[in-house]
Amino acid sequence: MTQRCILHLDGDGFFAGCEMAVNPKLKGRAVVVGAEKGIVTALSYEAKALGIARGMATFQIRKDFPEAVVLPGNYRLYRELSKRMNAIVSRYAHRVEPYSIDECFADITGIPERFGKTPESFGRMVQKVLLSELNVSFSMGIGSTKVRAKTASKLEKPFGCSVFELRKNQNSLMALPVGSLWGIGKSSAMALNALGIWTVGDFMAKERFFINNFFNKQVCELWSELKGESLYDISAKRESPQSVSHTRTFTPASGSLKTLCRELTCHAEAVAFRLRMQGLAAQEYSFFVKTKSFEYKTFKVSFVSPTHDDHEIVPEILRCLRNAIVPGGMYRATGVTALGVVPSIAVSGNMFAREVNSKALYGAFDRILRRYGSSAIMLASGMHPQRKAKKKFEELHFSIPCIGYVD
DNA sequence: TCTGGGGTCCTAGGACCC
DNA sequence: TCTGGGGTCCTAGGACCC
Repeated sequence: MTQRCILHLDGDGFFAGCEMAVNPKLKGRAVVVGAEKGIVTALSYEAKALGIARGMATFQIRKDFPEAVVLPGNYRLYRELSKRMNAIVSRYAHRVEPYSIDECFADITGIPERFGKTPESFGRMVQKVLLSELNVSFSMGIGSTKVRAKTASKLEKPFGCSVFELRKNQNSLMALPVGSLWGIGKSSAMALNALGIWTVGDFMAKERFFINNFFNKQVCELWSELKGESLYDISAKRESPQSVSHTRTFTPASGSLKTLCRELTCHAEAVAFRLRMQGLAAQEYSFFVKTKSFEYKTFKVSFVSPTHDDHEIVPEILRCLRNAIVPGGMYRATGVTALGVVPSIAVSGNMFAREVNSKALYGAFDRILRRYGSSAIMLASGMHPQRKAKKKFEELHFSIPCIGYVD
């Protein structure tokens, strides 16, 4: 069997790169994305050079780095450029696997040869096509397995192109910390370090039986792939997600049941909306409240059939919450997750009013949300008390299925 | 750094059955 | 009365990713 040739592509500060691609005035400037969340989610290399890092508060950036451009995320743009990236790579590959919004794997076995190129010069060519057509810079790694390709793509950034198997790259590859490998997190890194394995070189030097003896499946497979034994296929991305969630942290922490109800209602609506938009539904929903000390309390509610109907989901969640929450606790975040997501063909519409055609209702509902934004219309229980007549709030909470509060 | 948000997959251990 | 052992299935939570 011929050796496979896998390419891994990784955007260089992708979100910031996309912003620069559509707004040339930003080129060369310190661009930071994340204004809508209040923390830095992506940044240009110029911003990195200033000492800005992911996770920093954007108000702090504005204060400390007045030269930086702080932008809200434009995810529609990023998704569009991501799609185009995959389409371009598809021209030069047998198969492309989108991995995340700014990454993909591609099987290019035998293709560089057809172009009369080495894998490295072929990679450089694809990279230049991406840059000229999208105006966005990518780094890439090439290797005989996915893990090798993904490891190599980290070697040189931005606009790097590294081949795992090339002799010139061996020293720097072997010196990488073992914790930087794909799939090795804090916990596995500690376990590896405890056995004297600190670098990729240390890891690869171990015998198979040693790794198999001490580590779980994931680490064993990682080791095999690094050694050149190909286990992971290039696969098309799953068409629908397994789960859909919506979560949010609020400051300051709160012990108010009202706040928890409001937050969870909002999350359930957001999840239901996204499910409807994708033609999906779920039979089980989990939700959590996160305490001030970062402990999660999770709960689950089930329905007789898959649903994406706020009016079914919200009351169940709130009922479960009321039974479970002990007074006196302080909470900092909540979230709702739809589990075991399935296509919604079979969803039966049991809306609050049986005579209402739920499909038509939700169609109208979702058009308003799309056009005017997520706060244009909402369940009464999701409203901030200050935004409505306070006196009826408690009664409205569960008993009356109040749809239709339009700003 | 007092720690965001949206996902996937694995695994230990309990429930249940023979 | 207190004694096995082994199998499957399910689930909560952990670990990891971008």
